[in-house]
Amino acid sequence: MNIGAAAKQAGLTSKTVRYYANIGLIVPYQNPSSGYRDYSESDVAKLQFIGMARRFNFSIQECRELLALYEDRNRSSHDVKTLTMLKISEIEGKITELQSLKDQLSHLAAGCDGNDRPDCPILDALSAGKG
Amino acid sequence: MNIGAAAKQAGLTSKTVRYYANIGLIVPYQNPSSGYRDYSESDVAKLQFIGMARRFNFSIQECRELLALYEDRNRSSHDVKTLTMLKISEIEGKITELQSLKDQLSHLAAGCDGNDRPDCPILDALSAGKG
DNA sequence: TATGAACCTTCCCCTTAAGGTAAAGTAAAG
DNA sequence: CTTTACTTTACCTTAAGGGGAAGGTTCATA
Repeated sequence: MNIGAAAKQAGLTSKTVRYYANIGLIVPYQNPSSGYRDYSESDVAKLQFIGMARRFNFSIQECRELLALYEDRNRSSHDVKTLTMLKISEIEGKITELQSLKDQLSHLAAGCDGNDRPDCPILDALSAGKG
Repeated sequence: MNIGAAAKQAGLTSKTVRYYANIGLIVPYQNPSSGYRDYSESDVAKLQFIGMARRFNFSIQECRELLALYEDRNRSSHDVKTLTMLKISEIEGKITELQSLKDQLSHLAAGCDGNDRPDCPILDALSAGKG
């Protein structure tokens, strides 16, 4: 099927799917006479797989690894779980960092009256390093 | 002072500080004969301000706004607080999203034995859309 | 057969916020 | 005068595509 239909089935844009072909992630058969890419059912399944993994915050490089495992009949579930646990702790790290940021900003905002006067603890805090 | 010293005082790299000059964020006096940038104490204070704001996840564009407020003697603290509250809710949104991602991945990982066999609920879930 | 819509192709620039590197100029010390 | 450290501009790279131009293909219809 053409790229548009394949993209639609996978919930991606044609642009994205073409990008995946260009970087060698999912390279379909390309009709030599028309130049049109021709996606098989298997290709579309992989596109859906990648789309889901991307939604789970896996990077393209990680998607490459997952795809290799997905295609490997001799894979062990251990490899997949390792990658997933790594991703989980990475996400945890980001959450912690954002939580800390939020707490600090909330603290600053709480001390700010938010009125018409120029006194502002937020700006004061941001410029705390000032001589 | 030269860019290296200014960057060091602000806890930034020369590259970053030069970048800020190029995009018109903090443009120091530039000696016409040597071409060297010359940062004043005030410039360094602003660099520190920006550095802190960046660490608080404010974008360059937002830093521009904050800097304008910082330099405005007639500002109201209301404007700053509004920007900060916006940033807080933005961060909250990201936290919620990441939390959901983490929960889903954790759920998948919990169902995976992580052994030497190829059965893998994680991959099964990722390819759930497959015909 | 012609034509028009809808689709496809490659190619190139744009995004964020810098990092890396090269070639060349400047300043300060010995 | 030379060495060393610092600076300058300029160009390429990043992640993951988005936007759009210029042109080719396919299919339906008049």
